[in-house]
Amino acid sequence: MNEQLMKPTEGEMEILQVLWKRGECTVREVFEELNKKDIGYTTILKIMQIMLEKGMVDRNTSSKTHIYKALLNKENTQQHFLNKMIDTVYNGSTARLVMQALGNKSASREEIDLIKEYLEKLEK
Amino acid sequence: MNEQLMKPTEGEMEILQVLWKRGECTVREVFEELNKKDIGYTTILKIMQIMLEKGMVDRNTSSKTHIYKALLNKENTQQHFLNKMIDTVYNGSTARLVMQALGNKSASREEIDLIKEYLEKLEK
DNA sequence: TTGATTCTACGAATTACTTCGTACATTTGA
DNA sequence: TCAAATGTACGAAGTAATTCGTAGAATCAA
Repeated sequence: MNEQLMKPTEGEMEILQVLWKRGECTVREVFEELNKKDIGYTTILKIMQIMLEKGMVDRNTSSKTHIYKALLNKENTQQHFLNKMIDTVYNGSTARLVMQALGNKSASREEIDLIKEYLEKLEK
Repeated sequence: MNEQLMKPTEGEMEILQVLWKRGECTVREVFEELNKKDIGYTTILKIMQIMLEKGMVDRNTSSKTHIYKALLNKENTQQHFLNKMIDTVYNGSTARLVMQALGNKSASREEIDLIKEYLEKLEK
C-alpha cells in the first residue's frame, strides 16, 4: 500500500495538521489543540487508532501513554489535495485557483509580495 | 437554510461542474459528460434528486425529461472550498497554497503569465 | 493504600454518501 | 399498434466517517 496515495478525511487532516506542527503527540495533546469544537476525547482517540490501521500514523507504545507521529508526508499530502481540488473544483485550471486565492481578503500584502518573488524565481 | 453555506460532496461537485458549464442539463447529459467512470445512470439521477432535496439545484418538470440547473453560485462555492482548504490543509496560509500550486507541473507558462498580469492589477 | 484520574480498547449507534435494482410511466419508431 | 427505449421514483444494500459509552488497566495524589 502506497501511503502517499491515501486521502485523509477532513477529520484526519485536522489531526495530521497537529502532528505535522508538533512532531510527536499524545492523543490528549491533539485533543487539546483541537478543542475548539465539542468533540470528545475518545472520538479523537478513535480516529487516531483508525489512522494507525490505515498506516497514516505510527506510534510508540513503550509507555502507557502512546506517542503518535505522522507517517504521511506533509508536502505530498497537500499536493494531493491541491491537485484534486484544481481538478474537481476549478476544472483543471491552476490559474483560476490561484487568482481566486489572491482575490481573497485573506491574501495580505506580504503574501502577495512573497508570491511575486516566487514567480521571479520560477521565471529562470 | 443558506444555500451558500452548503458543502457539496465530491460527487455533487462533479455534477455541479457540468451544470455550471452547460447551464441547464438533463440527467442524461450530465451522465454522458461524466461517463469516464463506470457509474450507472440511476446513480447520477439519484444524486441529482438528493441535490434537489438539499436545495443545491432546481429543476423544470414540465416535460417528462426534467431539466436541472444549479442553484449554488459557482464563485461562492469555489471560494468556500478554497477557504476550507487553506484553513485545514495549509494552516491558513494563502501564500503557501499559491506557491505550491505554482510549483505544480500543471501550472503552464501561460498560466503563470496570467497570474503575473493579475498581480499587476492587484498592485493598484 | 485507596479513591480519583487518565489512559487504551472495544463495540455500537448514527449519519451520510454511493451505488444499483426494480417498478412503472411515457415516448418513439418500425 | 406494440415492443423497445428512455425517463422518474423508490428502496435497499454497501461502505465509510463520526461519535461516544463503557470497561478495565495504569498512574497519581492525599
